[in-house]
Amino acid sequence: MADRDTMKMHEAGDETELAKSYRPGEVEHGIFQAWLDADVFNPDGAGSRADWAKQPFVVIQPPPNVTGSLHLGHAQRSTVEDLMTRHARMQRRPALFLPGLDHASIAAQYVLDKLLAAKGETRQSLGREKYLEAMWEFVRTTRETILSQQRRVGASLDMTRLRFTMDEVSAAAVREAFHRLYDEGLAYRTEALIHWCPGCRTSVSDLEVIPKETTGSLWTMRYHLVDESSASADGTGAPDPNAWISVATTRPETLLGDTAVAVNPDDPRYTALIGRKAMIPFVDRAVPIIADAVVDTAFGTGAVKITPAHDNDDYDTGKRHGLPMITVLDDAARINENGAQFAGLDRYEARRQIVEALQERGDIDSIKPHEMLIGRCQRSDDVVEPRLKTQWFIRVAPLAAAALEATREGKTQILPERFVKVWEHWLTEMRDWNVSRQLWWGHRIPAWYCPDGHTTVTADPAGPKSCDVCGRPAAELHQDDDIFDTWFSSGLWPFSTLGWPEKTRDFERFYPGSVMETAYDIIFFWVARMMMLGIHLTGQAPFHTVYLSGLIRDPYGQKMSKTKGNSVDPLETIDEVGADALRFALINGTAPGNDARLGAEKLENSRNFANKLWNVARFVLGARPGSIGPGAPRQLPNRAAAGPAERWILSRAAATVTAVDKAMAAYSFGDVSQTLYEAVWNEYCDWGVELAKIRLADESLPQAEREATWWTLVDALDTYLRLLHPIMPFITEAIWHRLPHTADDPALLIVADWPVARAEAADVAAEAEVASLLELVRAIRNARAEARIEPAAWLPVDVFVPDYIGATYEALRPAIERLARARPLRREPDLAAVRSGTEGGLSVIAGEIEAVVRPAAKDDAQEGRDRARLERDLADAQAQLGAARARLANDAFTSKAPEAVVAGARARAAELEELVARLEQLLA
RNA sequence: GGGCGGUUAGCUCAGCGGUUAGAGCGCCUCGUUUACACCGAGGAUGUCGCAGGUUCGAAUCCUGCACCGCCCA
Repeated sequence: MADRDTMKMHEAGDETELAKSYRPGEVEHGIFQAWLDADVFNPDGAGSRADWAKQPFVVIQPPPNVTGSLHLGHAQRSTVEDLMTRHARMQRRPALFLPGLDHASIAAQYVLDKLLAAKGETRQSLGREKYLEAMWEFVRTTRETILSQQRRVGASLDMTRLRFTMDEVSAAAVREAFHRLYDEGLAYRTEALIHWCPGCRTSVSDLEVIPKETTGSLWTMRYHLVDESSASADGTGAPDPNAWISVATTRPETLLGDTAVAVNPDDPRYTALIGRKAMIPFVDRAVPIIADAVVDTAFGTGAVKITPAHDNDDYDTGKRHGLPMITVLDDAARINENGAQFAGLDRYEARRQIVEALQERGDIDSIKPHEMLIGRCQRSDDVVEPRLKTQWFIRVAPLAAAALEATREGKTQILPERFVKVWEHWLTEMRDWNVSRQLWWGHRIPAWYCPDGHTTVTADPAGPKSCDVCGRPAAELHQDDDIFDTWFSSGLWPFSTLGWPEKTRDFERFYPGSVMETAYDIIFFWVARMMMLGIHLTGQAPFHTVYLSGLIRDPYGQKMSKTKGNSVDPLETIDEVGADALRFALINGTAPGNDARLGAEKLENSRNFANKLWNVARFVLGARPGSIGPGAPRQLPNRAAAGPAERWILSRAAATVTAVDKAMAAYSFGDVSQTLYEAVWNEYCDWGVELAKIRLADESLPQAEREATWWTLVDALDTYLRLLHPIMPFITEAIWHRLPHTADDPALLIVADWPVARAEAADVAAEAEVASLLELVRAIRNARAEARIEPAAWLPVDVFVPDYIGATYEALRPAIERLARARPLRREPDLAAVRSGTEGGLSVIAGEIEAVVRPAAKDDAQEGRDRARLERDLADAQAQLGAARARLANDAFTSKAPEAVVAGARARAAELEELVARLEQLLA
């Protein structure tokens, strides 16, 4: 365990004298180093205080892209994940926050290709081997960037368990998973229509195709009918120059691959043509005119060309009608050898020339602008082409069904709940998952093919020894050139990181994990795949909770992006306001799944809160009574010597513990931060410390009482620091380190015990009595301010306090005197005397307590303002009384509402009646 | 086209069946009392998008509508 002195070495300045304002830059690094030195991030580490009898808490971090850099979204997610982990760690649960990096095939290649292009190289010019070497080199530098950024935000990641999706451990999991899926028939290879990005030269998944609104053209062109009289036996024949069918298309170049024209069977315009043949221009192919109900009679001419190899709908139509599928585009989206004279042309050049040629023939009826959705590659923004390819697919239906069952049975809960609907819809509709990618950076598919076309799949890293089917030796087999979709290895992440398929100790202890936290925009990419593969391969859902965070937006609600230039760099922000303020700003005022705006204001507010905390600690530490030695071990406040103020402080702290626990349990982290903000600032600082100050400075008090007051401040501060630690780890650690400790306390707050609300600390009576006296202070201040009395002036105050609050009043008397600037402050035992002596004074009513403030000379202006205040109070009270009476006059209310509510309304009405009467009397 | 979310103080957002709807920022008035001006005291500001409904009681639940945003097709 770290010695307390470890940290001092890293801190600037004298350790007893705190800087006047919190300077995060001076403490953060040293504190993080102290945590590392103490080895507390690793649940098995030397500094761990984990109780292994407790349920471990495991968060496997969704690995950031290795070639990227940390943005605010990462910072926000790291903060949420880290705060949950820190909370669990303080509860002495074995807490594991496992870091990782994702190789992100397509994104990484995209970045590297750009770098290579600057040097005049391409991936093809380098070749696979050299290219991968370059990638490993590149990744070695970028991964360090990401990892150091994680440290800056204070993420308590266990770096001893750091994983990379391209590690051998992960590779073994990929091979094993695929092998099993193949054996079970859930992985299969077939030729099917896939999304092809000509820029990236690979297939991409359904989700990586982004539909974008585009204004294109709708061409209506003529396909001449085959002249039946000239038709030969095989159905071919010459086109009839006088008979044609007009079809509308947004992609004229695909006509080269047309194998039918389709019309709606119920469309009377075309009934006669069904079964006849049309001639495809240029390629001179006679194709059937078929009837299919999917044809929309309202679109274009009601007749559509069918290109099964290059269109999703046409593919289905082609399957239904057994049409040939002719591929006319190559990998670069140029027309291939099936494109007659257009072979070799780029798709758009081919489109231009085809349209031109058709116009020359007089076969273009019209060209109209057309609004449509065009699918573009998420990565390169190229227009994606549907294309036939032989690829590996995962049969998702059974996997998706199991994932659905897990959420329906509550084995895994999704938060916030509203995403369940999206989740279910998506899993229900999911198509088989194309996992082949024509890329190099990734896990190569462990499938080998022999010259006879047999397939051998193995998990052996050395590959197969021979063909599974015909026994040909390995030398004659060829491994599939493709790699897996990155999300295939990501889907294994919750368990591959723990060593699966080996039955490792970590896997046994930490699987399934606890919470998967991620932004809602990648629920499908991540969560669905992890759930499907996790349940199938391990038999257990990989986590019990899916926590979906909202997105961080700029102050105007725009998504942050580097290209827009509105992104906030988390590291710059940390330099400016500190990691704790950033973390607090990212948590406060947010709700799960809701987007949040982050701007300078919010950051400033959070920074101010950190400074407030720092300063109150500075005060508490500096206010230690001389009778307590500087190194004195921590004592619990002596209850016998504690007054009502102390009881109030401790009771409020206990209430805060309860409230924070409740919010934590509900994953309402925004409530956690808000609760603590208010407790620390509005209760502890504004009142608790102010009350304590008076007692600490009061030499007439017995030493034991002053000590009790100080220990009370320490006790509550200690509680608040513990509660705040998960959200603001650095500053709380820095302060806590300077507080007195008990012998049981560890050296570092990060492993200190989470507070338990002490039942004996809750003191309802003290809370209520102190609260009513604080209300008196507030009311006196208000009356003075409203009358525009100089704030510094001490004014005589006569106060009536009911007997039952008397003892508390006497105890707080010096504090009330000072806080209300009331001198002399006289307690008048007779209420009537206070009421009758209001002449020339300001009347103050605080519940059952009444007081008269006596300004030296109350002039007419003051008199007027004071009346105005009382009149406003009266109007308020009357309005409320009216509402309360109306409510009680309603029989339905008194008979149907719960008794407690009715009783409360009665009590309230009575109170208001008295208040109104009193105010009326004062104004009379 | 289907789904989801939002619409609450000038701004950004909490609240999601029970007294008088809250916070931060901003605004107004005051103030440097030895933790903090990254501060303190006090104040003003709301037909809780619109229209119906359920209920003793609705910002909160239901229905419809409008506008904004997102997701899916």
